[in-house]
Amino acid sequence: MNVEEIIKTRKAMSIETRSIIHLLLVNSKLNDAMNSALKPFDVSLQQFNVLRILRGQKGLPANLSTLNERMVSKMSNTTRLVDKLLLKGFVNRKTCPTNRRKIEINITKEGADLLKEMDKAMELVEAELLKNFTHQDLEELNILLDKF
Amino acid sequence: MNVEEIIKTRKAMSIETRSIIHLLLVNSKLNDAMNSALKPFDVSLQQFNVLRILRGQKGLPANLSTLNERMVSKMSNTTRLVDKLLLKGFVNRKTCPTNRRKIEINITKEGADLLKEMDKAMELVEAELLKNFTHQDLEELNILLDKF
DNA sequence: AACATACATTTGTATATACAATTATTGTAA
DNA sequence: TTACAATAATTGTATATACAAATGTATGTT
Repeated sequence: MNVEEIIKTRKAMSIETRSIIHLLLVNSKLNDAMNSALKPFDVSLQQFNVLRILRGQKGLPANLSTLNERMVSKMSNTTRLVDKLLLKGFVNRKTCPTNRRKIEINITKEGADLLKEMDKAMELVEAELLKNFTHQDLEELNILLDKF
Repeated sequence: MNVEEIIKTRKAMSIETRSIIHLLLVNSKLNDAMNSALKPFDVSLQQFNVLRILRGQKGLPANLSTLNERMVSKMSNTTRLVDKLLLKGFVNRKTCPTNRRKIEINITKEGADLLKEMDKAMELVEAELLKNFTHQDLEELNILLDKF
């Protein structure tokens, strides 16, 4: 991936600006690839993320604030995100018996089963995206990204 | 930035998955910071990007396909993106005299002036975002990102 | 010239997201 | 007990984006 070639500029830019643009370009590529991989399952990257969080709960229900807190990309409206998963039958939702302000969200069997399939698809995308990286490269990348 | 802490997981994940999530988290942070910096100017990151491309044309008009081609994050509807800039008076648009299928888009004086202000704001955000990075770090980061 | 095809942009429609305002519930202090 | 503040989720509204279809224009072929 050559930054200058992709954004078609001949102008020199600072290493700082170049780094930021580089990261934005990479992210654009990641998002496209992952959304494509999830398209056959009719879920967005955000919805996939929610399903993974729910699985991580190992049966314990999650409420909306917990979901929001753990999401990779926070968003303002988790209610409607869960609505979509509910429509598809991937989660269920009921009000918490001890605190009726809260709602309890669980992943369904169908959701969990499909999530396993999604995982496989995502592993393939990851491998493809990272095909030029050695293990050592990835270690270094993670160390650098920690500086953010 | 500690990935496991942010997404609140105790489960071990592969270095591949961790790298991807790490990048998504960083991107989320970049987007938030940059959009906040642009908020006072009432432009989105995408709109800012278009303005920068137009300035890069140095007076030469750009058409929609050119804009789309050079944008960091491609999007399907550049027409309406330009509509917004037009409404704000930051660009003007007229049909190309030699090929009426095309339209010619230029940045206005107001747009260019405001863009200079945005640049300053963006430099500040960049510096803040990258404050933990040495020059050497950034060089390494760019080399690694080239592998995508 | 007539037609088909390719090109460049626009429009329609559905969904996604951001942000603010609202509703409902709970906890707590006077 | 009432009043008030804090919490959790939902709803309304505006804008953003994806995708497909439509429009208008140019080009090539016979």
